Amino acid sequence: MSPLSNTDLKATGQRAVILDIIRAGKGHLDADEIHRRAQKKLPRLSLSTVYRAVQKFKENGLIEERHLDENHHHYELSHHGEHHHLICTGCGKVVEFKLPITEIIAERVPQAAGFKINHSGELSLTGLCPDCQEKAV
Amino acid sequence: MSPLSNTDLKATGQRAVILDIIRAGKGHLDADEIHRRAQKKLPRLSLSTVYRAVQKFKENGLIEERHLDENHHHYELSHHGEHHHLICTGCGKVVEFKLPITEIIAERVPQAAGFKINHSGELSLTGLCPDCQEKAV
DNA sequence: CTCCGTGCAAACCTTTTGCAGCCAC
DNA sequence: GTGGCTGCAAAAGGTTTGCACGGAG
Repeated sequence: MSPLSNTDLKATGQRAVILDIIRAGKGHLDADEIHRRAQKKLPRLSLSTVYRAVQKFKENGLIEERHLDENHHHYELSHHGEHHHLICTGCGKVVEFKLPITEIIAERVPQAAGFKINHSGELSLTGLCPDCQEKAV
Repeated sequence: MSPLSNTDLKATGQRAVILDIIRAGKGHLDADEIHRRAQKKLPRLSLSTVYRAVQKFKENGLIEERHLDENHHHYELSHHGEHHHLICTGCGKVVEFKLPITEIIAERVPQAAGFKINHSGELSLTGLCPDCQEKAV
């Protein structure tokens, strides 16, 4: 059963393709990359359709928007649990990890008392992965 | 002694004003807002000057760039120690807090082993502050 | 049949760049 | 005096919108 049928969105071919690509992309694609890949299957697909589709998907909780770098939006399928990203500035590799950051903050940050943290809060840190550190030497 | 004289940047009136505004803004202003405020003192100041100035300030370590929301860059004076932001989606209030997130990750995230995290890594979480939670009830 | 979804093109918004003149050093 | 800094205008890059057509329900 397609995730689309869980929503009141119309299940068009474009949307199916876009959603498949987001799934296959393991969550680290921006709109332009989604568009580029989708055009292999649907050459006439327009970029605005991608934007409109991901917006609808977001509204319906199918996907989440991330900001892995400062200039693009990235999209990934929603899944449970807080998870975060470590992005290598050398090779662009993205490492996902889980960390109950909300709890940690509640325990250790007095200023946050009473603050109700949005659970889709994301943490994106940049750095150098082991491989790229070696290369840099 | 002006922070500008610690660098090899020329100490122009525009830069002094921009830096003052960033300082006074407690670090949560975007380029457009800096420009708007600066124009009260320097009506002919152009937005590109603001962008060029903050870029120079960044290069010289005077300020840091943040991404409190997805569409703008925000700037704040550099200060030591990792610190992060909790942003209220209700009223826009920003709470700063310290948390040694790099250490926490090193302790608790096996996938991060060997990853050299960029120390200016930032964490920005959104949520509702106590006041706005009350209003929402 | 009715709307929602789509393609296309143009608009939008933030940020960047080219260029000629100006000012700190 | 010289090279960095500025203002202006135009471009760039990502995202959004208006419009008329087309297809899902």
